[in-house]
Amino acid sequence: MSLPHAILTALLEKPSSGLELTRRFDKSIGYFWSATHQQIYRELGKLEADGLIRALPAEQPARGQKKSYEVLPAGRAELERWTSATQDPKPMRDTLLLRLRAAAVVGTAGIEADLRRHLELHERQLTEYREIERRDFPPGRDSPQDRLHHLILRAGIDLETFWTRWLAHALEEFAALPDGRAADTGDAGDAGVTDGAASNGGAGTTPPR
Amino acid sequence: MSLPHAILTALLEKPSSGLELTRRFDKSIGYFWSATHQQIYRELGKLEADGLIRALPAEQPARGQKKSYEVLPAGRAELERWTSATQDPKPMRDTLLLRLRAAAVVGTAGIEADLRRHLELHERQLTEYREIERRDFPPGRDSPQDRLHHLILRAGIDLETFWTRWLAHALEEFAALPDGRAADTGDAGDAGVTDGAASNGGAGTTPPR
DNA sequence: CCCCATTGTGCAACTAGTTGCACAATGGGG
DNA sequence: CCCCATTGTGCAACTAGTTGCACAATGGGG
Repeated sequence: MSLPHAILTALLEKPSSGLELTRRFDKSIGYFWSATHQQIYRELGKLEADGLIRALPAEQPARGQKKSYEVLPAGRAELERWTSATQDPKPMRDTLLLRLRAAAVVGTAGIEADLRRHLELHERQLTEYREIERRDFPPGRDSPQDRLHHLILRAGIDLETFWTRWLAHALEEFAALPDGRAADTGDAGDAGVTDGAASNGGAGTTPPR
Repeated sequence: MSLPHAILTALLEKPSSGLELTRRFDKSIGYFWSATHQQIYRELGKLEADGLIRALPAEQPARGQKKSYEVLPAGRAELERWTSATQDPKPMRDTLLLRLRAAAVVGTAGIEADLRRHLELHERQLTEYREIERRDFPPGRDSPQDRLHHLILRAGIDLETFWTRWLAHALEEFAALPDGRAADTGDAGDAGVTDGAASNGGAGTTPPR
């Protein structure tokens, strides 16, 4: 859906080979649009076939390529079109929140460790973003590009800040819970299977019909 | 990947038919795990075939069903397993941030209107969440389920708060930009914004034929 | 009473993303 | 100098999610 446009952007910023793109995706654009090298190679092929990019002329004969690509005018036009077109936000999908919801009915045993792990991952990411900010956006730099790139980085920083705070809060909440077991899973055989309904009683984000 | 588990959770909370699930996904679980009715029906079929859920015995003969499903012990066990298993966070993919990055190289003309629209959508969502919070979580409710559900809702509220703030800030930034055009300011010596992006100073912008 | 808009269930084809390889070129260590 | 670990490019099969229908049942308005 958007991978071709991510690639066009990256190539406009700097013509690159598949591998270079892969590296740059790992470092930068990939922070908000991840892609594997296989996806990138496949997409480069399509973009070339569609006449949006072309291989830079190089003098190696064939195999073991290191082919570099650059964007053609048609590619830039397509990127411009796509960037300014109205697009609806994709509906959200978050596994962790879903698991928490499941834990509310099935018990919180076991999930806490993973919450803690996620907290650490987000802290690490946050640190990395802050490092980038310190390095690439010292006060004073404020060309339009700088401002936009900084704005994007700020989104990353703020999102990671949100997650670290929220996860920390969640863990506190867990500590205050009766014990490892959040749900009253009054495991009464087949009755237990449907107990969530009874104990729901208007609680949660599921309003009673 | 997680849709079956979302369905198991929903069915544990309350046995339902495909349509009821669809409705509930629109209102509640779908806030963080959206699914279409087609996905839900397909998945219900699989879950039943796998013996994780079963159709509640009902007395209609066949067609025009309104079949309701409930979770079997095997389904509950699977949900428990999944909930407590370690899982890596999915790499992020955000179109809006990607488009902004594209705008930094291709020009910001046209994107501002959509930013404004997104701001409105997020404000609306935020209002909705706050409404739910007011309605379903009055002070005093604090069974373990309530606390967990509230925690999840809080994540939604805080995320929407982040987006509305960030988008508002982005729009301010845009207002301060030279004009509709962020790119083409020809600052060729601009090294290493996050990945050396701006250093090409327009190379590839107008490729030689 | 019958028509047709609405509600509910579902299949099929497609698109996007992931996983698991395959294999060529390169280059430093034995 | 040659072997094999590493780097770089790529195909194929699979999984998850989306889009576009199809069609049965229901129920209120003419």
